[in-house]
Amino acid sequence: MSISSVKNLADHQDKIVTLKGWIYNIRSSKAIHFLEVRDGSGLCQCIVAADEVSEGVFEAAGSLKQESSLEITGKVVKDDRSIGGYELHATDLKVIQIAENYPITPKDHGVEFLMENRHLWLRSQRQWAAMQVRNTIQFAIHQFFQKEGFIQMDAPIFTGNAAEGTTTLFETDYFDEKAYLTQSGQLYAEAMAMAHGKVYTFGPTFRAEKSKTRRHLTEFWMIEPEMAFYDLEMNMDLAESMLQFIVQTVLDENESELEILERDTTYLEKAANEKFIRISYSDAVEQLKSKETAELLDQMEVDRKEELKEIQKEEKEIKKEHGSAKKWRKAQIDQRIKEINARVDQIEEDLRNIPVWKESAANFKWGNDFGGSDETILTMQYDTPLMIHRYPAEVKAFYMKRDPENEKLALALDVLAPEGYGEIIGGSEREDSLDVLQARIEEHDLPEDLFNWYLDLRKFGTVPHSGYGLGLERTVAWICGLQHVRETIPFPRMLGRLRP
RNA sequence: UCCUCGGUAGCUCAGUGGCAGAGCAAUCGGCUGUUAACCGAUCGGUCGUUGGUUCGAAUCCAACCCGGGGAGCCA
Repeated sequence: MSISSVKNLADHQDKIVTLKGWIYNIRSSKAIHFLEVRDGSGLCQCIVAADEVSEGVFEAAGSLKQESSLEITGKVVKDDRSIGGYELHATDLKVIQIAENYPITPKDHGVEFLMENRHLWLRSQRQWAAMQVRNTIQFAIHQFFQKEGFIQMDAPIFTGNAAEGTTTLFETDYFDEKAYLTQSGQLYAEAMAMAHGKVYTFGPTFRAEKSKTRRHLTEFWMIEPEMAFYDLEMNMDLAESMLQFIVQTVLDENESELEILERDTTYLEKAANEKFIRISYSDAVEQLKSKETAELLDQMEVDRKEELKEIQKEEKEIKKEHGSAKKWRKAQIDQRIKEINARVDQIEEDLRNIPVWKESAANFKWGNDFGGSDETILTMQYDTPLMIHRYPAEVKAFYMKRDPENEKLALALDVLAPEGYGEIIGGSEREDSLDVLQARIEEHDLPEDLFNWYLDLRKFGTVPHSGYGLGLERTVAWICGLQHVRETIPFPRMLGRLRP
């Protein structure tokens, strides 16, 4: 007999093993209990049959409730009826604790309730799978950069200046001096790149913006590589091969987790294997204003209206059926009506939005930054991540190098994930000339004395260099196919959410 | 800050001016292979808060509180 984990059950077929874990769900008949046991590595159905265990053990099994903790011993049996293909035929069972009534039942719950119970919600299958994938992504990022000869550096979290851009930062008291929580480690990474050549940060980032969307957190994790002697093209190549490595690693290592998440991997396969689309900002603007885009949106509107009609018709029909339906069918109908209502809400929002999107795209002015809808429209037209480069300098940060072929452009780069997941990478080639950088700092009304150390990097052996920032949570959301970044981090910090 | 949708049992929801409802969970009973098991019973309510209209308010009106989605900003 040995202690085993659910993940390794296949290696112990027909052997007696002991699992330690928690009850995920339990179903009972008179002489047989089905225990779904989770042990942190996976889920396993355990069979406790009255004629195979002592009376005491059988009764103990019947007393178990959701999330009760236990040790269970039995024979590993291959059975296709069970989740994972293996089940445990119990011979013995030790209850560690009978859990109190567990709030997260096997039925549906609302977001607010689940967020209030985030500390427990993390035990649920989908949340468990998302955290497993997050871990794979984190480790893959380290593997990628380490094999490419980068060293990891840690940038400070307290910073003395609120400068750089327009974003609102969290202010704290630093021994009677104002300090801000970092919004980026980039400037520090540039300094380290001049010492080590290729570096990357992997740390928390804070933004005090009052953004209430599925893409925003106030505290999130960002990976920022910074490389000496890299131009914009090399920067884009690096971003592409990094993302492909991450996606391929998840596809290789998290097949079962992606299945739990019901993730369609078609686009992930494409992202891992096909070259990313690269277009310039100016071409993207042309595309937004094109006839094709207008037609695409018109078609989308027609499709949504058609779908709305169909599901409303379905709702009418099943509501008619409801009166005379049997109990189980009634439950089925109620469930379907709930789904239809949610979809109707979504379609109605789309129908409100599409005309706005259409107008915003058609009347887009060269020089503006893309809004969320513009990004969505652009990514809708491709299957792989989309790299947009050379943005108008005016909408980008002061440290970005201008395009030598067009002063109005910054050598910037954004990567938009497919399927509407939006911007996951923002980066650029950095301005490496002391004079130009000083002028930019003045233009942006930034306090030069705070940037003296940064300007030193351009005085002592300045070189062309580039880098970017990858948003971890948005990447996890995209790869897992999650609707909201709050499910990509164990304890999300967002507007109105500080606990648990 | 603005736009928009919502708040009814522990949970998910129905109820649009006239007795407060269903499913799940919990408790008890039944059922030998269940997959969100099933069947029967029991338990369960400050209808977000305050004020107003009305013979009568979960339902209508106003203000406020809380939450979802979006805009701006961005990873």
